[in-house]
Amino acid sequence: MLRAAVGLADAEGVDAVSMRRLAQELGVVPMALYKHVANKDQLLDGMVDVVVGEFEPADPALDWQPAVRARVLSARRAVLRHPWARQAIESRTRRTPAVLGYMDSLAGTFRRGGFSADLTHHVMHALGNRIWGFSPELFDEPPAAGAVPPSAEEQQALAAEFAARYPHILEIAVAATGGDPSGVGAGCDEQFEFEFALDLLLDGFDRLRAQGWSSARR
Amino acid sequence: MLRAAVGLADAEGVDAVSMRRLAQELGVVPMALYKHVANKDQLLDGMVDVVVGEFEPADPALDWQPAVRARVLSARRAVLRHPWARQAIESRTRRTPAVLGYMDSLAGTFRRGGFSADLTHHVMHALGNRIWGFSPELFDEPPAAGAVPPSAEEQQALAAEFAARYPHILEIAVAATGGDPSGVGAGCDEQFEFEFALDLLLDGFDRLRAQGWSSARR
DNA sequence: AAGCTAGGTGTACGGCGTACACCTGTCAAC
DNA sequence: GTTGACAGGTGTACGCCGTACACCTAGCTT
Repeated sequence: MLRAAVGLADAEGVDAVSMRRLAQELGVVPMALYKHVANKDQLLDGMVDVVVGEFEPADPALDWQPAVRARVLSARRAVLRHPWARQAIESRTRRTPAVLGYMDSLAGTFRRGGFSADLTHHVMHALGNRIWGFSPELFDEPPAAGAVPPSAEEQQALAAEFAARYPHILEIAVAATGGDPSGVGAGCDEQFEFEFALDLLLDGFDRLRAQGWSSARR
Repeated sequence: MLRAAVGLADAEGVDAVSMRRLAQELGVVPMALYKHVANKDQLLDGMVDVVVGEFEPADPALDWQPAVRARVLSARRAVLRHPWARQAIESRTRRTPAVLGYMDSLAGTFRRGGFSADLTHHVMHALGNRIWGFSPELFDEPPAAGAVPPSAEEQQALAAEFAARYPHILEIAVAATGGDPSGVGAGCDEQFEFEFALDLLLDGFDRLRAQGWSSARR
């Protein structure tokens, strides 16, 4: 049943996963599903567990920094395989055993790396959703700005207004393409952004760890 | 209408904001609302705009770091006033003028602070949802773990099992209360976590800026 | 006076989650 | 070998949701 739900979400998005639709997919009447899950929330929980179950286990041979990095990037790969997972994870509020297990193991990596329990707590908060391998897509598509792609002057006027009103966003969008204004619509390299922020955080963590940071002494 | 919607969401949560319910609140028939918004998504967009409109404007006298910090913490205050805003912002995909304006102004602060367009782009990604004043609530409530609060041995057994299975989470939860195991259920100081991560990032940004970081030279 | 338009109305459709009562096949205990 | 528990599938129904579509009305412009 979970397998069917995950497959359906992979194929048609998480919105397509309704009790009725899933039941149909399984050749069964909707209410039959309720013999296996208490409600739809629990179904979503189960689906998230499937994804979390795909995270690769920790490699104990690695130092904490590469270990966390590898773990998080593995999570990212799993979440990218299931595009709906981002939304599903964000909407979940209950922590299932699989989720707790993953968080515990990640916390353990920090602890073994010499982080105090205190600092471990804060750095995991600082990582936030990045421990699930995703970060918010703030400007996924700065609506095709300077591009003037297909047609009329109207489009150009719109672009000009955008440029006048949001000059910095335009600048940024252009920078994201390496200076080629015609490629602005393409969006930016999410993987690069992700690793950039991740490494920035990990470096900051290391600095705090090295100086024996503690919330009490702040 | 937006005012009514925001009020309703403040009072009863964003889930209570349905077209029917909102119409009822306004003493009007549901379909009447569609003369003012194209669909419910646009209503949500408008509600987010109201919140973003409450962000305090930038103080041009400040240096970039305190300026960004103040701006983001102001956003946080607004979002905390409207607890539904977090979820609403996360679910939005269209960028309204108010949202674009805020992002543009924030980007401008970085630019004026000496950040390249390139670096500005990346640091804004790194901030992620924190520019809206919130971060994910990863473990909002590590289910009352070591506490053994009200009653039976069963509870104690559960707690013991939790401790055995998720030792690091327990450790973290205890650390969050400053070492008092009886307060574990209380959750942690979100405001502190937020500022911790924010400052960590801002410091990292400053370091990159100072060393003239560029994605090309990476 | 004529006509446009902004905005409110009423009905209806298809979808959703799920409560509740019911049926059926399997299998253990007697 | 019969009985009874139980896991799991069925059917009907309720109340909610977003919204398409046709209609009405008051007020303003010309």
